[in-house]
Parts: sequence; C-alpha cells; structure tokens
Amino acid sequence: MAKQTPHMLQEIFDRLFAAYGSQHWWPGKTALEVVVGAILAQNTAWTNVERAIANLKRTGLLDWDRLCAMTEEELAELIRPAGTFRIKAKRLKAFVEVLFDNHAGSLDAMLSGDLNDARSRLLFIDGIGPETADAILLYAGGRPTFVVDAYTKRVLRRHLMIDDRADYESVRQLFHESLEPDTAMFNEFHALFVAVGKKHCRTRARCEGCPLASMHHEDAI
DNA sequence: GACCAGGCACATC
DNA sequence: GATGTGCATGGT
Repeated sequence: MAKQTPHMLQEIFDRLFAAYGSQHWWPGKTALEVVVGAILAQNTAWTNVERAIANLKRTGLLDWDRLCAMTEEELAELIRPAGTFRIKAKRLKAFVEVLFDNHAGSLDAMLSGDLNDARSRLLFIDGIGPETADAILLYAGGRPTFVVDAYTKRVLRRHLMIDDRADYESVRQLFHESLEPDTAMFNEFHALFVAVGKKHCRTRARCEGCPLASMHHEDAI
C-alpha cells in the first residue's frame, strides 16, 4: 500500500467532485427503500432493482409490517425482476426478522449505537455481507462508514493504490485511516467512484478525459 | 450469445 | 485463507 495514500484519497475526491459534482444517490427515498434496494442490488443492475421495488410499491407491500407478514414465496414473486429472487426473498425476510425480533421493528434502533457494534449486528444477518451492511449504515442510517464496491476497487487498482487482490476490509480500512469520518462525504465519494468507474475505468480504452488521468496510473486492467 | 450488473454463502482444496 | 460456484434477471 502506497505511503502517500491519505493525500491521494483526498486528491481523488477533490478531483472527482470538481469534475462531476454532487451525485445525489438515493435522494428523497425512505430508509426502508434503501434497505430493500441494498439487498436487491447485490450483483444486479440497478434498473432491475427499480422494477422490483416498483412491484412492491404498486402492491402497497413496501412496508415493514407487510414484508414481515408475507411469505417468502409471495415476496420472491414480486422481486423476480431483480434476479436471484429466491435468495433475495430469503435475505429480506432474514433482515426483517432480526429487525422485529431484536429491535422492536425500529430501524433507527437497529442502526444506532456504536458503529462497529451496529455493523457487526448487520453482518450477522444471513445475506448481509460487508458491502450491503455499509450501504445500509451509510445510506439508511446516516452512519459514517465507507462503502467499498467493485468500482471503488477497480479505480484504486487502476491508479496503483491497492493490490489487485486487496480484500474488502483492508480497502475500507484505508478510507477510515486516511479520511475523517463524514457521512455526507463518504456518501458522495462512493457515488463519485461509480461515476468515474462507469465512464472511464471499465476498459483501458476509456482513459481520455478522466479526472484522475494525470495521477499514477496503470494502463492494464 | 456471451458478458455484465452498486454480492453473498457455501464447498472445496 | 484463497479460490470456485450457484443464484437469475434484464441490458448491451
């Protein structure tokens, strides 16, 4: 890991924000929708997640009590467009079960308290891995935890800031050691990684005009 | 018709 | 502890 990493992360953020501005991810949506979206989005294109959420809204089932009451099979059928729907139905039910059994149905209670404790509680739920846990904590709970996704790794890898096989926790650690915890900034930073990743770092042919182009760079994927 | 998309759990070596 | 595989839809 490069020693100048702290400054580089700040510089990357500054450059991306200057280039793309505020991304407004998950704006104006409820915490419930964020949680459902985070689980449905696993290894799935966001357009498919939106179809599934639209199905839940249309039938009036995008509601904690309704989700708790319905069967896994009914839920699976509604979220089918999101793909891996049987697995995701089980995961949503697992989340809702913990929410009601351990936190009296209060998402606020579930996501509050010591950040590491709250994170551990989420990770203990079947189907909630590190990225989904961090997405829920950051976007639904407003907690300052960094969400490391495929784009984040790809961009950092491409700019020689991480080893190609760096695991999730080590990359997250990098952000938490290098930057002051700041919910709004972490939110923005994650979205900016997706923006630059989609536009420039997906293939080697797209480096033209990349805001990070003059930074240390690896041409190979 | 591959290949990918805002992963995760589980099996196996 | 690292690597491989199933899950499954819709877009490119």
